[in-house]
Amino acid sequence: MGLEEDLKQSKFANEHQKAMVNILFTSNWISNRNAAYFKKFNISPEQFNVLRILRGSNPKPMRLADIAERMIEKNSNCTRLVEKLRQKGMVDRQLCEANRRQVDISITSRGLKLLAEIDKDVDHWLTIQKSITKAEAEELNRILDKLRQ
Amino acid sequence: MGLEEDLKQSKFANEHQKAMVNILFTSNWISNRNAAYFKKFNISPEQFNVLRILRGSNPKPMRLADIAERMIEKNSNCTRLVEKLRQKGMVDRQLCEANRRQVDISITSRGLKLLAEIDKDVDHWLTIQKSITKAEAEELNRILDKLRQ
DNA sequence: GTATTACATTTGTATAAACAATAATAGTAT
DNA sequence: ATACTATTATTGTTTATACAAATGTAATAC
Repeated sequence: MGLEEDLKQSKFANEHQKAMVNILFTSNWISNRNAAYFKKFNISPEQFNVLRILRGSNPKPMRLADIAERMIEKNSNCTRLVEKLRQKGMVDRQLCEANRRQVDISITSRGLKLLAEIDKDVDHWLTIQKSITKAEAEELNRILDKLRQ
Repeated sequence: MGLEEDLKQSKFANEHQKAMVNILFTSNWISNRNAAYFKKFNISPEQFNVLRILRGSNPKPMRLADIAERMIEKNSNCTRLVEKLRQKGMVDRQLCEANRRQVDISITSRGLKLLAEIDKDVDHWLTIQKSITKAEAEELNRILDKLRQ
């Protein structure tokens, strides 16, 4: 189903405007699906993203600011998001003694276990892989990167 | 600047996962730019979107449900968003006598004037048009539509 | 050493999103 | 007519976003 049907709209001013709306709409579409999927693990999509970021650095901990600049939603409040993950036992907070302004965050074994469980559940991730080819994904990445120049 | 630099990340599991993150990140990037741009007009991006939807139907009014299914963010609360626009004098609410469950919403002359002003301000819209070609916009639209199949 | 500036994180707050529940009206079956 | 169901919109509530302000620490200038 094309964007015109999804938004019950027949016309766009031009391809560029349509592309902009299409990116926003598709992003919302993905977000909603992800949120529904992650609900059973009791985490939000961006919380999942932060866990993946921390796993990438593991066992080296990360500062809040380093996490924040890797997050998809740059405006979201890293302190509070990480605190939510800590309350769930997914991450560990440790005041950095070398520089007492910063806090070291690292993923716990429980957090790693959750990620492993989600990684195994390929059905969810397959949805996008089945719909577009690798070449199309590459082309998509190229155009999106170019758009933000 | 590519996604890896934007997110300070060196590797993605595969092109499909990168594409998913790229869509979400680019959508946020656009949203933030739009929000900053529309701030001087004292409206939000989705409020602007609804005004455009109402202009498309003008002079025929629209029901709330019809507006809602054309909105980009399907979860957002149409009643409250339209009420915000009404408070700003951009739209008109009229109880439908033929079916007293529904409410007819139409854009006011003030709303049309605002849209005309924004339309004239091409500098903002040119940003995306300068970065990618028409052919790339078409390809982007094709791939995104295919992805949501 | 004190003041100033920069840095890293936390806290506060207004607004919006997500989702469920309610209310009001209209249509349908018996 | 009455009960039942569907439709349309509103309201309520919890959580998250956006952004500004404040806190605490470190580095630098004088």
